[in-house]
Amino acid sequence: MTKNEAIGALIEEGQNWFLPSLSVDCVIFGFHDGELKVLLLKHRHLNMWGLPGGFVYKDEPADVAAQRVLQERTGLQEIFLQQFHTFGDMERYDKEFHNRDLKKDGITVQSDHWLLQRFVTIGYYALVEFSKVSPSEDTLTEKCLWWDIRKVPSLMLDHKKILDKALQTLRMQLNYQPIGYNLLPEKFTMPELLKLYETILDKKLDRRNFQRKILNYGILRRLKEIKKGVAHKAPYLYSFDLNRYQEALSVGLQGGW
Amino acid sequence: MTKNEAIGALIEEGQNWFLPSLSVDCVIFGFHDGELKVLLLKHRHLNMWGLPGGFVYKDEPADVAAQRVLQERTGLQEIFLQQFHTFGDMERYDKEFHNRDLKKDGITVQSDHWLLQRFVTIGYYALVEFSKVSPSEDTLTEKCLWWDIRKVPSLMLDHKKILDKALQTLRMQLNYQPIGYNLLPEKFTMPELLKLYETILDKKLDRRNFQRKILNYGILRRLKEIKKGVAHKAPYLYSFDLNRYQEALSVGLQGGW
DNA sequence: ATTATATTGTGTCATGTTGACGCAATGAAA
DNA sequence: TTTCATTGCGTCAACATGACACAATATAAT
Repeated sequence: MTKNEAIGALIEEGQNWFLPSLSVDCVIFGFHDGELKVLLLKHRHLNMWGLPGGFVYKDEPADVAAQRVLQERTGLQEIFLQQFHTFGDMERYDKEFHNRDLKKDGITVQSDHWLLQRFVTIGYYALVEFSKVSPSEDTLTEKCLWWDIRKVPSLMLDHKKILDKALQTLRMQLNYQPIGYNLLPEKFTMPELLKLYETILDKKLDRRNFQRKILNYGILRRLKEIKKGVAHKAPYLYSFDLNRYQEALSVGLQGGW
Repeated sequence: MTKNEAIGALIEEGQNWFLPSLSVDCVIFGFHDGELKVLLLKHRHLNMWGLPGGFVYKDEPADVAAQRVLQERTGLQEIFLQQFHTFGDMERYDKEFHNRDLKKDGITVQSDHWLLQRFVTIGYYALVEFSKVSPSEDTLTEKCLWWDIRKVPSLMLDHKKILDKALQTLRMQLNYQPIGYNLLPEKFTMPELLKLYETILDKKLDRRNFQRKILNYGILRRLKEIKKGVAHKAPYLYSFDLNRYQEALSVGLQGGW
């Protein structure tokens, strides 16, 4: 399917397939080289960067739509996606936004076409292991790349606002939920976990106090192995105790009341 | 406007006014007699209890729609509503749900009518001062009443699930956000605040430790006055220090990382 | 009027958590 | 063999938390 065929099908049939006025957008965080990354797409027809997003089929749960959209656009499967906010302001409505680019492609649609209407979007975010991702493009996507969170380009519509809100939510959750599974390799070292926290929070932490606190959560298992081939003293390897990790997810880490 | 006229107008014109497939629902918590209450409506045309909810005008921000819906249905104004979750599962779609009751009223609509379509709803919640609310009905609402949170009746569609999620969110927020403003009178006593926390959490707390902890947050001002006309030793009156309260809202109460 | 009782204000003490930092062990690099 | 960045483990003071004692106060009971 060529680009214009794909767009044509969407334009012709979209209103029959999808719920009108509603979309989903995914903020996918990854961690690499001590930097927090976010996965962005460059849309062929818009020629702009944006979050992986799409529409919800008329008989499809919204959560499933988010999963599917992500899989379609990035090849990522079975990611734990978490809904974090729904964006329903008027500022995210730019009637000429799609129209400009459709016209460039010589496509004309009526002014009341569903694609040109106002959309409310449900935001999802996920943390994934960088190494397991092989960003892939499709007919509608020109590029799919990891961007350093500090260097994201200008994004379409209000996607920067969505990204910021996701990051803010992630930092909040760090205070009462365990983080790291799905984001780090199966086996990892304490300095790596520390670096992850420091990167997300954009803040330096005392490594000794960090280790004490995180070990007290009881969600880590120290392995007998030791990381090899590294300079200086070799650190222990750890892995998450999934049972305790899951429990901590539901109960929370801090005591509270 | 009679009941049927009101419904008629909604059925005729709704699709021109509102965003399709999208609604908002409000969970309004109140506190009275040491019990946590929730505000429920009994819909005239459905003859069932449910959360105050409604639709979003095509040129209206979703947050504003929630405010408006609440004001229209309950008379409540300027409530701090907080979005907490968007419900987009298929289980909340019951095509015959509205149709059954429309038929009872002798109203027939086409099977592809917008009211019969699947809806995704954005959930909002608020905490309000019980005494300031005068629940009021309108043409579409037969009753508007406070219900004890433990005794809510059977609710329409998935409104029970929405209510539960709101309560769960509220309990979570208790751990890292100040609560009580808008929910208690201007001046209140420490035992009253304690009771509020105990009621929300459905759990007994040690009054002395509670007082120490909550005072350390620095969001309360002890007044010189003392509650009068009560049995036993008269307690001090407190009020929230709004500046510090607002700051705590944004920064959070617990240190975290 | 005196006493009993429920409730509130304040404080103590043991325990647990946090922030700041010291120091020896390790292993690649000089 | 020495150097040195890094890791593992530990110390200590400050602060927070859970459990509980006791005196002060205002109504209710006698």
